[in-house]
Amino acid sequence: MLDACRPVRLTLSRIGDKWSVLIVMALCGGPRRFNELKRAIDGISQRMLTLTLRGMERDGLISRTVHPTTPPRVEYALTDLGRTLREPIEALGQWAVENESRIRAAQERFDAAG
Amino acid sequence: MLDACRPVRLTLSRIGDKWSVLIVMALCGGPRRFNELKRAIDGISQRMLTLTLRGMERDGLISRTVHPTTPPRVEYALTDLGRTLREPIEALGQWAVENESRIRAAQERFDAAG
DNA sequence: CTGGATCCGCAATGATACTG
DNA sequence: CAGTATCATTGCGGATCCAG
Repeated sequence: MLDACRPVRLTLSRIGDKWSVLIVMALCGGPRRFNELKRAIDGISQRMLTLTLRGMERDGLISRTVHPTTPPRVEYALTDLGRTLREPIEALGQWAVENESRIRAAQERFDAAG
Repeated sequence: MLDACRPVRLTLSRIGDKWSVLIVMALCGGPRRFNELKRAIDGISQRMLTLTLRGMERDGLISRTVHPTTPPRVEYALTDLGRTLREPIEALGQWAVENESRIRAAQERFDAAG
């Protein structure tokens, strides 16, 4: 079990950032263009979208295909590897949904205790 | 599925930091004292251990019990809620182990392509 | 032993302007 | 449209000193 320490840390350093998971979610429905992603992911800056997409492309999680038209059309999509990430991510999401209220309750108790 | 966006982000902001997962791992075997944790988790500073433990205690993931002896003895342990986190974390760990080589290969391909 | 308090550096993120 | 480049800002994390 402690064998999982290092890989978990590596994975978290990949998808634990502020935007990667949201990008995975946004791409679940199929390929999306750059500005489609920008609009879909509320609050992300152009810069961070570019950087995060690059990193995920480097890790083989997403693919980037350029259609040489004018104006340029660039589509991002989950790779097979990227799609497999959905499962553990959704496990985490399910945990979060199931325990959201308990966490909030714990926080309020803690804050009240001072 | 997109319902999971917000909770996943919240969860990641909790356990996506540099040390939380390692603390969960370290506490899997039972309660640990402050300095036991410090020794078990290589590279963590006193400050970050304190801060991370506080945050996790606030979220109800771990408990902190003080034995009023001299010298003081403080034990940290996973709560029931904290133990349930192990499952999705291990799912992530398993994904990481299974796909580590594919990720490295993708990175090398990407870097080679320049 | 178990922290709290303080200072500091660096990396991550954001805002803005510019380009093919 | 899809970026790149630059600057400003913020917060995380480390180092150090101090205390019950």
